[in-house]
Amino acid sequence: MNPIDTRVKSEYKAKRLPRIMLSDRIKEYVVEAVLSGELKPGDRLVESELARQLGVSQAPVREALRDLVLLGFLVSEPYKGTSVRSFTYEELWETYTVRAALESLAARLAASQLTDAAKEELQTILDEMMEAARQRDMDRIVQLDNKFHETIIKNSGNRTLYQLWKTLQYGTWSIVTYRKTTYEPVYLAARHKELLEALKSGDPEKASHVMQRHIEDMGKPPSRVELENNHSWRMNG
Amino acid sequence: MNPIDTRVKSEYKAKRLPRIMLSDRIKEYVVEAVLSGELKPGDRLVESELARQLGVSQAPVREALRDLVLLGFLVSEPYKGTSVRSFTYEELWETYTVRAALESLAARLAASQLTDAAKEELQTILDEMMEAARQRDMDRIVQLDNKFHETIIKNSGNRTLYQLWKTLQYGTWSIVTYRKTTYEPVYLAARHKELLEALKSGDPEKASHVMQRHIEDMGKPPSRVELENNHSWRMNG
DNA sequence: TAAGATTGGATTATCGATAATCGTTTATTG
DNA sequence: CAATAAACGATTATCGATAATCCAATCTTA
Repeated sequence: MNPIDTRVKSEYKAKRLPRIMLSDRIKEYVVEAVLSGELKPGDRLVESELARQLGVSQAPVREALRDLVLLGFLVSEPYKGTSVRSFTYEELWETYTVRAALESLAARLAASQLTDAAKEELQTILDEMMEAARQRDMDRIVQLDNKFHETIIKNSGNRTLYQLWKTLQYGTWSIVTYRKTTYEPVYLAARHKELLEALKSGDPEKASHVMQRHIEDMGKPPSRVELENNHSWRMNG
Repeated sequence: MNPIDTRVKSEYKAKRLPRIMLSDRIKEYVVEAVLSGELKPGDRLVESELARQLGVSQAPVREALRDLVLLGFLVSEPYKGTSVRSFTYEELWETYTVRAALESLAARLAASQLTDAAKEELQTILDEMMEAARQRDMDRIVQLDNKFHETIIKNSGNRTLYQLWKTLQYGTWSIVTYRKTTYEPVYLAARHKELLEALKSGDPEKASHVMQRHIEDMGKPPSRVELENNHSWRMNG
């Protein structure tokens, strides 16, 4: 909403770090707008309009949008325009299937090399999740859930895997809302406890298997009707 | 090398299809230059220079380079520049690990729903591969190998999986050369035959398992020395 | 002389303006 | 009146030019 403050160096005269490009900040802005619900699936993103709103030129806006298209966050057609991606029911399910494969691989790799520090980190996240569950703070739970999984992937030691996983996450922001309305918070937390124990056991196959089941269960769709009610379904079909 | 011919509409006055953007053509050009060896890992790609060579402005060149960076084909640093990505030994191995996970999932999915047409297509590719092996045409083998795997992924029916797999392929062009020098052509073809039979059996678990082993075996690195000789190793470290 | 400041050339990031294309609306014509 | 063609407004794709940043070389200065 607010124009981006383009003054960067005036504060310190080259703060030595802030090679922050406008396009990156614009990306963040757009992502935030989508995640907050300000922009809905199918909503159009006009380059010149965005540029005007943010007080920048068309170029960095265009770059930001292109990046987000590549990440599966937006969709675009040549000479026509860019809009917020909307997911079909099938695409959501597909994503869960792929995530299950990637994360069970991550669990397999992580199980045999999990440091004490990592175990502790996961335990902390889990504890916080339990607490959030008691307070029925769904936003917090979803956030912690994501952090939990990300921590596991990172501890797989496979950076290519992490990279790929992240792009997949970008492409599935809508699942957040989706899952939020679906599961009991305490149940969610309990499932993660099971997962952590499998990891701690150090048995790669066990960890892999539990993770596989974990993701697929979480992805099991409620009735199509419920999904449709929570989302702008195929608005840009 | 040659300037891109920007005349598009003069030929037919809007040929109804060719919404071909310059940036796409530039992408192809750069990819081709890298695959052909004209550009080597670590080589710098200067926007204005490329623009001049191709007879276009900086904007579409910049977009092309950004896209290829997102695809893992190039690397860039803000305000510094873009260059051809070079892979560490570890990154190559990581890629194989992830590919194994993705493709074994694809095999699992494809096994239970493989159409007769698909079986035939795979068989045809395999036959051609056998023939190419007899003629020791390594370029052709690598090409067919890729086609074989791509066909399987497509027949998994999971478009998200296919999408993700493709970006991974982009990021691993160097493996082509790498593998080419590594395996016996006839052996390669034989391994694919085994794979196809597992798929034809219709047993998802078997197909998945054979695929997993297939990829990991193919990825088993020869001595580090050999790899270093075939590539510009960490030229841009 | 060596550490730090400064300058200059090269390149990227951003800008403002123009050309190309799209979708729709309006005109044409049989 | 229906179907096609022409014109328009909106938006994207591309351009040429400028500002910001990097890097290396030169210049201080203690």
